[in-house]
Amino acid sequence: MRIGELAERAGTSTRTLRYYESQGLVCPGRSANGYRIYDEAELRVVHEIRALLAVGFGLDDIRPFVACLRAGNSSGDVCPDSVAVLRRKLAEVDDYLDRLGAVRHQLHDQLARAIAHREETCLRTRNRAD
Amino acid sequence: MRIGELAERAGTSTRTLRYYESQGLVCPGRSANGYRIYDEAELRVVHEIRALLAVGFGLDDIRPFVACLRAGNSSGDVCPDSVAVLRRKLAEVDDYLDRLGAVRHQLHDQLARAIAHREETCLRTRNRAD
DNA sequence: GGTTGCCTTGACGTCGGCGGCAAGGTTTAG
DNA sequence: CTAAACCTTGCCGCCGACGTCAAGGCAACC
Repeated sequence: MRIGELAERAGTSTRTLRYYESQGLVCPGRSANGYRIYDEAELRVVHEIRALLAVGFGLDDIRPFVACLRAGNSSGDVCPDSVAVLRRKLAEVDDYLDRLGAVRHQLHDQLARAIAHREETCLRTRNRAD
Repeated sequence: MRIGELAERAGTSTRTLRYYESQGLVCPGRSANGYRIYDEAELRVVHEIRALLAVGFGLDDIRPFVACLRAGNSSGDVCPDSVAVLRRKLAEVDDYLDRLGAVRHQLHDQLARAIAHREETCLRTRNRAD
């Protein structure tokens, strides 16, 4: 299969596939005229990449998962390196959730105070008008 | 006060202050030799900018808060435009928290399955070794 | 007058995951 | 014969909040 077909079947663009190749994530063969040739397994790989990207992984983090798939595993998750990345990412997400929760709290308070202040000012203005 | 002093007192860099100016967030006067001259109020403004940036606001979102401070309010939060931004940002954060929670859930499951799979494989391997 | 330390504008670099365009080669269909 | 539809490499653009020179002007002190 050539790059256009893979791109369509993977729901992405040829530009993206070439970019992944430049990053060492996919390594297609070449036909006589220089066209990239992908086998079916690469479709799986690209799907894995896309799924992990969607979760917020960077391409660097994804590399172990691809290697794991290439090693013949049914899932890219099961190799030690992948598990390590999963653990780290989970910790990062937990950390980010904490900080984002704090931010939410602060924004909530800030908004509440601003509204309270506005109502108070509004009342004073009305009283002056009386 | 010149730019170096303001930068130090605000805990940032001169480059940053010049950037804020290019974005219309601070507007210092000029002395005869062309040096930027800031008054004390600008320190307050820069602190406001930094605080909001730290919470995850973009410079565009911050503009109303600065305008509110400039209008003579004791807080940058109390003007209608600022409140609108606060509301929007709070909604954005809530949304992001939801999605990040879902991601956390998925990562957690993915990790659990990967570990379970590894233990199972390990058992099978041991059994074969028996 | 030389050095040091401020200040000025301007322009390019950073990070990541691509989009988009240019200039060309290949293959197929009409 | 030519147009269409693929493919190739290569390079610039994007976003945002700056960092980092570069080249030069101004002020103060010894």
